[in-house]
Amino acid sequence: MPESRNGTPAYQRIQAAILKRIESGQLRPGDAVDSERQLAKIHRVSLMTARHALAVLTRDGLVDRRPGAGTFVAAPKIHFNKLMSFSEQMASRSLPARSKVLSCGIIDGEQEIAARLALPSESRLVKIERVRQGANEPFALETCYLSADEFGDLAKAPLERGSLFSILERDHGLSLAHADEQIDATAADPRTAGLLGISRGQPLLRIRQVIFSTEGKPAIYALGLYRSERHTLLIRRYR
Amino acid sequence: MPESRNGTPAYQRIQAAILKRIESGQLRPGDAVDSERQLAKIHRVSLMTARHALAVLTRDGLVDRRPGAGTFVAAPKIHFNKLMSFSEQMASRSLPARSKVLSCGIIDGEQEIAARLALPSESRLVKIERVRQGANEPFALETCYLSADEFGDLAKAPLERGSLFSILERDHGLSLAHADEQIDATAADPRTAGLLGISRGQPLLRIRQVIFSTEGKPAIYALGLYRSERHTLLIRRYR
DNA sequence: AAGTGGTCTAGACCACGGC
DNA sequence: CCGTGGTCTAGACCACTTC
Repeated sequence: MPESRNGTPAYQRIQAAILKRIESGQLRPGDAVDSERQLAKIHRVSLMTARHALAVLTRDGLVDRRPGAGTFVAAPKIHFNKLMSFSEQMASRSLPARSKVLSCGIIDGEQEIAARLALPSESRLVKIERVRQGANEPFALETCYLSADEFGDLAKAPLERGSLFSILERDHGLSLAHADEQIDATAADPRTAGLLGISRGQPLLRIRQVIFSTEGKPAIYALGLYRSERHTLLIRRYR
Repeated sequence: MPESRNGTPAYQRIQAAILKRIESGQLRPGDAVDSERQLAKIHRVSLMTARHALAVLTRDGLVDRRPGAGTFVAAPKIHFNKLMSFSEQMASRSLPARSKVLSCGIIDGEQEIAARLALPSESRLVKIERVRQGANEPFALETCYLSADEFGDLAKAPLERGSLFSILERDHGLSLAHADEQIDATAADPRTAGLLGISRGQPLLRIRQVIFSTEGKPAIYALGLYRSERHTLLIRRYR
């Protein structure tokens, strides 16, 4: 009888149970998680199923498995390659986050950006331009574009507080899957330099990202310019 | 009788068999791969084992699975978040790659770098400094550091041809697992500008990476400075 | 010696895709 | 309708770690 009670697969219920114990602080890094056999008994499930649950947590780096020893809560987790909103990034470093909205409205004629969002080239777009501040110093200029047909009401949303991500996920039922990013370095133009409080010509980290929904559709195009002395990107690559 | 013939797990042998057919061009993107049941029969293995083999290929993005339909060779693969040597990167874009070795020798007193490699601070290090060229134009300056105790003979290796990765993997039995990278932007100092043929102050993409072996030990520290007009980094982040 | 993760078997039922 | 992937069972043996 797979997927017994509700519609959720057993292995996902087991993962959720473990995650809850980790997030609540009941299980701390280094602590032993229930073994495969214990989980199998507790959740009345076969070994392979308990194993599957742990396999996913292992891949996501939440848990370390040591053959012969056991399964343990992984170290305090640096979130590599994790798609996070600005607010989430700052929160994860327990820094205060603020944004100033420079402009927010509907534009058209941006063919190249429409193309990146897989939209017809004459599509109307929502454009949001914000200065990101951390510790009361501006450190990034971020410009987002979304389809105006789908997200037109964003133009009147309370963007000052509440992150764009949370508005999209809560109010539009949008669930984000991944982002493909293009990263390079560029020199600050006069306007950007002014907004960020640096001198023109200073090197900036430029990040262009296309954020995809779980259905595989491009949902957001974002262009970020980061003061390089204030921000470094952390990435993990695998062989 | 697990791991029947040789010491390789069955699921890895199955993966290898499929990979071979993909890499040889016998299976092209979009083509159907053997189904779980076919694989089980062919390799005389249970369904769960065949399934496990495909699960790993799916996670690595080599293959797409469509419930009810089948398993198919994935699209021409952009290698996101893949740890590749310079030579491999160029090869994957079918561009000619060349390097010029500026210096190659043993140094000491580099405490900060020794620390990044988890070595005692007075450790001797191999230092290799190279200019990377693509299409006959210099586009990156790369400096690598390794433990001199372990890799001292690199100082006399034929680095002009053959990538550092392949030498390490073939001659030193080193197997690389992942790299953690720190990325930011910086301005070209006079020496770097000269070597890369740009004017000083130009923005450069700076990538510092610590490359880990499969045993989890830091093996290489590399500092790369990339001409930003010639190079953009591609990254995928997941929610 | 007892417990653990890693691998594996030989089946099973379900929901869904394509014909 | 048949074949597919997704989930699951109730066991098994091995190599390893911990005590």
